[in-house]
Amino acid sequence: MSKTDTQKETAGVQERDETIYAHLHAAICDSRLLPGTRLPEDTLADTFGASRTIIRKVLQRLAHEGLIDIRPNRGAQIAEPSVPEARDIFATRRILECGALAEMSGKVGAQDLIKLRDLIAQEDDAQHKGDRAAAIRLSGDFHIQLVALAGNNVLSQLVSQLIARSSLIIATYGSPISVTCRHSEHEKILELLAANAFEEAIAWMNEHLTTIERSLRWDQENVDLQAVLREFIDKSGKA
Amino acid sequence: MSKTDTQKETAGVQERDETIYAHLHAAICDSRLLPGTRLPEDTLADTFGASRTIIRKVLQRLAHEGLIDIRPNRGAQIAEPSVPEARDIFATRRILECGALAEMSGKVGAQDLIKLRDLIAQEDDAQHKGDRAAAIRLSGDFHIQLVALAGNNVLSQLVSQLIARSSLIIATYGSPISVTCRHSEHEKILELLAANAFEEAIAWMNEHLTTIERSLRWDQENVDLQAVLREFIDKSGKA
DNA sequence: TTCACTACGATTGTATACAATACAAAATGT
DNA sequence: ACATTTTGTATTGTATACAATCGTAGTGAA
Repeated sequence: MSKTDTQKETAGVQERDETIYAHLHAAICDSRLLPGTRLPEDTLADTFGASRTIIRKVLQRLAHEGLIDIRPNRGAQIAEPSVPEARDIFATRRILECGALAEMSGKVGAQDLIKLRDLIAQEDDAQHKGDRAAAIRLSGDFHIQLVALAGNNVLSQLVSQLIARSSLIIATYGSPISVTCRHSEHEKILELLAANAFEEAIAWMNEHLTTIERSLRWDQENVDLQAVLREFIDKSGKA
Repeated sequence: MSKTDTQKETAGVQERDETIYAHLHAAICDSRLLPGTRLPEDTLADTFGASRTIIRKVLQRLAHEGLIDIRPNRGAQIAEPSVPEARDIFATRRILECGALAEMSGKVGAQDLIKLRDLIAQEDDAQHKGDRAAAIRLSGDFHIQLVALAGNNVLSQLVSQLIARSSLIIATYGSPISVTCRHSEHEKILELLAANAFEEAIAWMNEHLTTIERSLRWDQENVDLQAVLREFIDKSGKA
């Protein structure tokens, strides 16, 4: 994050990478690019008016963050998290986000609470307007901003990446309705935080993340079947 | 080294990146490349007999893992973790490694314990032989293998990266003697794990990581002064 | 001497050309 | 008609050439 800022300040030319990265990242997190979508370098280069060199750098970065898969000589595509991987990501989120809450004692100011309440309001608004993509994004933002209160940049960075991957999981395994966090749960956590009830906030956060995980439908045969079908279609040939 | 040639034949040329990455990664973790060391692309390209394109890819990856810093138009150098960053890394390690222990219930087999005991023995051996680099590496390996028992790949990956960065912290702020984990503490944790005493193991792990952190000398003026001076020079140079 | 400025050398940033590979379709033989 | 080989096309992998930039040494004047 600090790197981004310094690059922005000093070198203006370098900004091209960052812009392309931001666009792709946003498109992935908003589920405008769905898991499995192929990302040919030439296409991206033409689209963004850059050379493959730049595109390649951006793709490597996305790959390292687990948002896309790059297979040798076969190019990049939006990552399709496996079920075990998805479970691991949520388990790690539970550990990190609860750990963050545990270190927030005495660090939460009134200003912070206002900002978080605003985010919840926006999320609520998006939900009412039926803007699913915005709701998911704002829900993620809430988690990110919440963790940021711990004042640990390393931790914040990791959580941000896991949340981005979570949106891929939701896109893959989420049922079309109500896969996003219930804003009421966010409100509850925030309320407990405001009351300095950290132990209870942690318990709620744990429950909250478990709720999200359980709302996904990886028990159904459907998903696995689809994945298998996709592979079959790729092999047998489809224009 | 001989591996490079044989691998080139079998599994495609792609392995070359991996080899170069592995070499640099190992050199950094073993403190053969100290923080602040510059890494000119041409030099690396000549050294490894590859083109700058390959080197660049490897450097980007190392940068993303926080092991090196790449400043626009100024090249790469081994990262010099700041004091706050170092604290954040250890705090995050505490959260993750303790979280890993908490999820190990029922997953630890006899085989696993044997492997860990072996690692401790090796570490002990290296310590007695005065091989500081090996001791640090084996100590890290112990933590990595321990966390791996949780069976969470995402978590293992994150911890591995943080441990690599920890070796940079030790190289920067560690006193020349006894900065590595006391093997006795590793033994204690392993013992508690074998006895299924997870709560106590977690407490010991917490204490253990705190001990390491406290054994560093970021109280001394020396280190901070250097960092401040470097920052000042950078700023006045840019503006 | 000190400061400002210019010019140079070294290094990184980017685009592009070419080689290697994978995938798919056509062609060949049975 | 089927299986196997061959050929073609699209895409990625790598090297290299050239442009942009930084740091510094060197020049000259106050």
